[in-house]
Amino acid sequence: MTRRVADSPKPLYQQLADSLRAKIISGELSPGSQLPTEKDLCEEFATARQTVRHGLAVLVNEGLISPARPRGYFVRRHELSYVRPQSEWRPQPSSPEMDRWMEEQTTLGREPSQRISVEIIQPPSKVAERLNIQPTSLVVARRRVRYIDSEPFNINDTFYPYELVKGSEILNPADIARGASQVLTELGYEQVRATDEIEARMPLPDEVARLELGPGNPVLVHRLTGYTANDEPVRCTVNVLIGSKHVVLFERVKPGKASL
Amino acid sequence: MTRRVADSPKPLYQQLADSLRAKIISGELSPGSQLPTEKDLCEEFATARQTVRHGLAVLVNEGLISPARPRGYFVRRHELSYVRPQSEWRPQPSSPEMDRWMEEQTTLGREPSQRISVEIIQPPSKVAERLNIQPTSLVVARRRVRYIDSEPFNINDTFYPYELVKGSEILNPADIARGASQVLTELGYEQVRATDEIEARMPLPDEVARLELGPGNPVLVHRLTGYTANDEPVRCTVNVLIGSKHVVLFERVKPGKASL
DNA sequence: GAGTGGTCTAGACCACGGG
DNA sequence: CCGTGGTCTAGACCACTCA
Repeated sequence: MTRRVADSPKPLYQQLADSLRAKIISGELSPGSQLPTEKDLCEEFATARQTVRHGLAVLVNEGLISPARPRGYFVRRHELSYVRPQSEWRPQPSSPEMDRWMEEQTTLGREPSQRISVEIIQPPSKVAERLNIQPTSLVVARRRVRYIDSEPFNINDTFYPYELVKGSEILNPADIARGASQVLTELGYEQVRATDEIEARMPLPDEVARLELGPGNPVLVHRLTGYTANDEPVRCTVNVLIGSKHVVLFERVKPGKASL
Repeated sequence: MTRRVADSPKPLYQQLADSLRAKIISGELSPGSQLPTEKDLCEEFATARQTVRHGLAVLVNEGLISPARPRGYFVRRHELSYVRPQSEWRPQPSSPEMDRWMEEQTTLGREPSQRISVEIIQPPSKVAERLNIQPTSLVVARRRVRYIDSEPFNINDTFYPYELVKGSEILNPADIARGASQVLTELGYEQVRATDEIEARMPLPDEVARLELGPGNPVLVHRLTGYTANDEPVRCTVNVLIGSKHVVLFERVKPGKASL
């Protein structure tokens, strides 16, 4: 009946979102706690259910709350893990069965697991650019989804030019105990330099499915390209991380000050 | 009247979102092109306007489209810039009036500008942790919002322990011609090492305002902490980048292979 | 069964920008 | 002015889970 926002500076659904958001940020509504039900909010704001839902949807898409049907809405928890890309050039794992990442996670008391598959395909255009090859030539794609405590953690796809690695262990869809870098070195393509590109975006539908993401969950895309001493690209890794679960960490030393 | 999704595997609004998303990803609807109006979609999918709006809202929050009232919905364009954090340790700008970032942008043919303000405050908790100081002690916050061609580009806030920089040029809310690093060195706190932390999340309300963001726009947060040779933290920079406009770039060389 | 959120309708009025 | 999307209502039925 009434309403008409005319005299009010902001739409009602935004006022509702602002009000709840403020309580979340201030900590009045702490992570894991339950919000009032839609019905309660209808009464509190004297409005229709759709309007309340609109306001709640704003917060869902901001990643602040998430609905757990049919129990209600809850303030989201954000537990961050650190990822250290330079681990590429750190010591090899002690157990040959386990790759570097899995060992690291086990050390932290978590239960890591992964699923690996290998395909020979034409590369995605961005990968072709970085490997400096034609999009019609072939690459070996080693794809894995990594899990921690049975929850999807990241997607890690590495692409190698097929000509470089054909016939090698890289084609085998299992852990490479001594590390893929070692295999590349043995093939005569030692990786001595790498570039890292990092961007943030909303996930594509296939990423939503593979990482079991809901709304309000951006992904962090970390693209790593490795080069030989001749500046020849030998691999390109595309790492899709769940934004709310990862921080990527780098360490840098001022040139000429390497010896701390 | 009819409806009832019972016989259909997915809700109608999702079918609509899926259908349009597929056209966008395949390129049938190219960046910048206009989508059918809500009314058209109501007819095409034989449904009510709210349902169509629900489906469109999904795509808006995925960052794929954006409404330009009252002209209609358009497929979003994504133009990426690169940011190179190690520029910290690269040559100083040729013009003393211009800082490194502005020079870089000018070289690229863009029109950079920035607004700088300086405050003396108690640090945010994450900054206090990284500077290894009490949250109640004071820091100097140099805040800037950078613009390119009058559009907000990023937020760049640097925090220095007040005790370290009091009385210095750092307190002056203007460009520091020779660079803040140089000033720190002159004060006896040469930064020789840095850690970079990068994460992706949805923006907070103040970031939405300062960067003029709409829905479906995650931000990339780049937190840089600089240390002296004694491992004493001397500054912490928090860089908030618009996800859809930035790629962060690093370069790494295998230890012992530094001389390419 | 009761209560939660999820989907959907068929209307309504508003604000805004371009012809 | 007209057409666009933006806000809002007052209903309805569904699916799911927990007591």
